[in-house]
Formats: sequence, structure tokens, C-alpha cells
Amino acid sequence: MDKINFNDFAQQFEQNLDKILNNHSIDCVIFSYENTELKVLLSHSNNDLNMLPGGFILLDEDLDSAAQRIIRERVGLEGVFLNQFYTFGAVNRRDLSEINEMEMSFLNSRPKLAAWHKSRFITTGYLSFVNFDKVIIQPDPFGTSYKWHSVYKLPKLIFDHQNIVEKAIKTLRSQLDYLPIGSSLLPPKFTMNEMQSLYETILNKKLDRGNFQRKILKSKLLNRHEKLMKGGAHKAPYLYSF
Amino acid sequence: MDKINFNDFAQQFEQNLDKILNNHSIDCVIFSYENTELKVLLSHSNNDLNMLPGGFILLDEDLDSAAQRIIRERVGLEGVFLNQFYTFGAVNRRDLSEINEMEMSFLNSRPKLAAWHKSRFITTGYLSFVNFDKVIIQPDPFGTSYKWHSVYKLPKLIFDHQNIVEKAIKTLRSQLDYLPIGSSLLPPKFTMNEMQSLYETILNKKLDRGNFQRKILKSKLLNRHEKLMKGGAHKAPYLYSF
DNA sequence: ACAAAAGTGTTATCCTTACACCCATGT
DNA sequence: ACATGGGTGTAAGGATAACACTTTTGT
Repeated sequence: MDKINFNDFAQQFEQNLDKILNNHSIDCVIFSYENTELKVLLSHSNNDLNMLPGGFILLDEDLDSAAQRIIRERVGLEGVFLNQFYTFGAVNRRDLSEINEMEMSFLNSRPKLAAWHKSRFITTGYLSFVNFDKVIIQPDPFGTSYKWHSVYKLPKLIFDHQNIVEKAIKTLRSQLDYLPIGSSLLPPKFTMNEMQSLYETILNKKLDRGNFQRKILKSKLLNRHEKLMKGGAHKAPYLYSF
Repeated sequence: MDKINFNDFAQQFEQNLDKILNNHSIDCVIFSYENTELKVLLSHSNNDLNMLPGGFILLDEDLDSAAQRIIRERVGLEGVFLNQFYTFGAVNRRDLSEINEMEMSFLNSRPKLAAWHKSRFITTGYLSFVNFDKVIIQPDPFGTSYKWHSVYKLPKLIFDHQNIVEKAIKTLRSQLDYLPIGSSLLPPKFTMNEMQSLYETILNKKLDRGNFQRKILKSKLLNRHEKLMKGGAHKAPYLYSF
């Protein structure tokens, strides 16, 4: 999507309000892993407001499909892993004063759109895993900038998005053994040490090296490949793939 | 709520459509336990359609509060255990031909309400536990009958409600150790055998008597009381409470 | 005394945890 | 040869599962 005139976009969006579901949104907690850090994609508006990538549901679109589309529109990837983890429906989950801050000029010129934006929204949270190297962040019509943030050093987030991220991380940790963490977040070939670092980052605690290796290998999900000679003065590790 | 004239109710409901959230509903999987059977409350319409008790969300009402209200309106209980387990958002989750069947006369006389009813709904599923003996099923304005059904002998359900129940049971089983099963579903005082039967019913498999007793007592959640002399030719069991 | 069900005990097995040992590699 | 990290080994502790034994009750 090219960057277009803001007012044109607003007008077009307003005209299409009857094609999307009212009062419901989707927020995506998109995880990636780079440089031993677990990261979440956030948008950063001109007014210094940070938020999760999100969007709305078309009338003829499944909830899951809408989440897939939102991910695609944002990071250019098709068919990534998605997991619906919770629906947030408190009346006061969105602080309207933050909306005013978000788009002052906007509200005056387009009252219908403004009213829509200030109406009540229930949002369904999806978490997803994307490979950091495959992501090409797509521009949106507002020229909003999107950036990866370490989950342990998040800036202040708009509305209840902090809460949404925390619930996503909690879900991630509790279902760690059943989610495709490694196959989604690691490069095609990786060492056991890299995989362990990923798990340690997610759980935010150290794991025993020997036990971790045994546990992972026992699951029979990995193929062992040639050794990686990266030139350290030590035994070379095997490379693995899923 | 008294039973009122159907058309009066429809008119009143239609006039209040702007006070409830569009396109979103709640469906409740209300569990109880009686006579060694795990039961779910279903409504039964005149047209032989069975469905989960559900409802809508007021504009100024939290999603969780709406679920609490729906439970209260249905079984007359306040503050029961509630757990949001999934949000169902497929476009075709509701088969409109079943709606036609549901309320034929209705649709002709009130086109606005009919259109609303046939619009798209995303529904959030809540599961809850109620004590069978405390429930007093409340009449609704349609004079719908509500009945308990064993989860293992459910009739055909409307829309995707079968799917919703299955997801609820799956959630129930996977979180068995963290949910207040016993304290919500059993009478105030009960024997270990009764509690074991409850667990066996939920998991749909036999458990070892000795191991079950140790596991439960190890958690230190139960108080042991006097023995129950019910007159069988065998050792009398202790009574327990939470 | 006996049957039936409740309470407790015993044992094998598995999983987890902690840590030790040896191996491969580049300096 | 030696330091460094990688792969594997081992032993203790706890949880689980299967089943045996003992106790209490009414007939």
C-alpha cells in the first residue's frame, strides 16, 4: 500500500465503514527473535503513542482470516503461525483521551469517522511467530513507523495493550511445549545452543544445558546435520533443522 | 422475568437495539453435576431446536459482566465461577436456515429485528460451574424450556454450538487441576468417592482409588469431617469439605 | 465370620534436576 | 598442551501407576 494523502484515506475509510464489523477489532502480538532477544512489533505514531498492530474484520471474513490478513499487510508474510489467546471486553479498556491525542486534526474534519473510532471496541488478541529475517515491514497509509521492541523493554503502550502483551507472553510460556517456537522463530539451521537461548529468553530463566538437549532430542522433531565450524577454540556444535 | 406477550417483547427488544453491542454475542456452557453425570444446560425451543444459553452485551457493560448477568438471568445465581475460553468468529458459524426455522412468524412482522438477528455474530464462549441443587431455572419471556443434558448424550445443537461445547470440555479437561471443580460442583460435604466419580466423569476414564485420594489430600484443600454412616455393609467413608 | 468398600502401604517406573565426565577444536 | 564449549553419563529425588494389605462396617 502506497503512502497516500491522509484525508483521502480517511474519506475512503469512512465510506467503507458499512463493510466492516462494528465494535470489534483484532490486536496482534507478533513475536520474532533476533540477537538473543524476544521481540514484539509495535507501531509508533507521530504523537509518540505506541500500539500493537491491529485492524478490523470484514463482514465476509472469518475472524482467523482477518488476523492472517492483518499480519500479511504488516509484515508481508503469508500463513504464519497464529493463535487466538483472549478476547478483551472491558468497557473502559480504551482511554478516549488517548484517542484525542492520537488524531486531533482528524476528528474535527470527519465527525462520522471520529464517532466510529470513539465507539466501544471489543478486541480479540492473536499471537504469532515470524522469522525475523523474512519480515519486510509494509508501509501503511499513515506512514506510521513499525519497530521491533524487546518484550522486556517495552515503551508505554496505548489503551490496554500492555495488558494484552502480558497475556500473550503468559500464554506463550504456559504452552511453550505445544507451540512451534523453534520452527517459526529460528533460522532453517541452528545450533542447540541457539535454541536453548530462545527458550531461556522466553522463560526468562537459565536452563540446564545437558537436560535441555536430551529433552529436545527425545521429541524426535529435529534432524541433525553437519557440524558448524565457526572457528572458536572449542568443539564444533551440530546444526539442526526441523 | 414474567412470561409476556411475544410481540410485546419483540417490539421492546427492537426499540432497544441501539443499547446493545452489534455483531457480538456470548454463549455460556453451564456445567453442573448430578447423579454421577456431568450436565450442560440447554434451551429447547418450540421448533425442537436446542441451543446454549446466551445473550448480548450492553453498551456500558463489560464482557465478563454480561456473562455473569446472563448466568444470573438463567439460573438465578450470583458470582458463579466463569472462564472465558474462546471466541468463535467464522463467517458461516450460524446457519441462517436454522434461524428461519426458529422464528418464522417473528421475521415477517418485524423486519428490523429480523435483519438484526440474521446479521453476523461473533460469539465469545464462557464456561461456568453451578451447584445443581442451588439452581432455580428462571423463566424467559419466550417461555423457552431449559433442561440439563448429560454432556455425553447431547441432542443435535443449533449453529456451531456443538463445537462450542466440545471446546469447553477440552478446556475443562486440560485445566482440570486449576479449576474449582469440586468446590463448585459438589455439595458442601461429600465423600472422596463422590469426588473421584466427578473427576472420572469429566475425564471419561477410570482413576486409581488410592492414588486419587493421595493426590487430592496432598493439595491440603480439604477438611476432613465425621464419618458418614449410610448403612452399607462396609467401612464408613469420611466426609470432606473445601 | 464374612463381604464390601475405605484407608493406607509398597514397589517399579518414569521424569526431572543437578552435576560430572570426556570429546573436539583453534590457539 | 590447554582452554573452551559441546555431547553424553550418572545418581538423587519426586511424581505416577499398579496393586497389595489392613481396617471398618452391617449382615
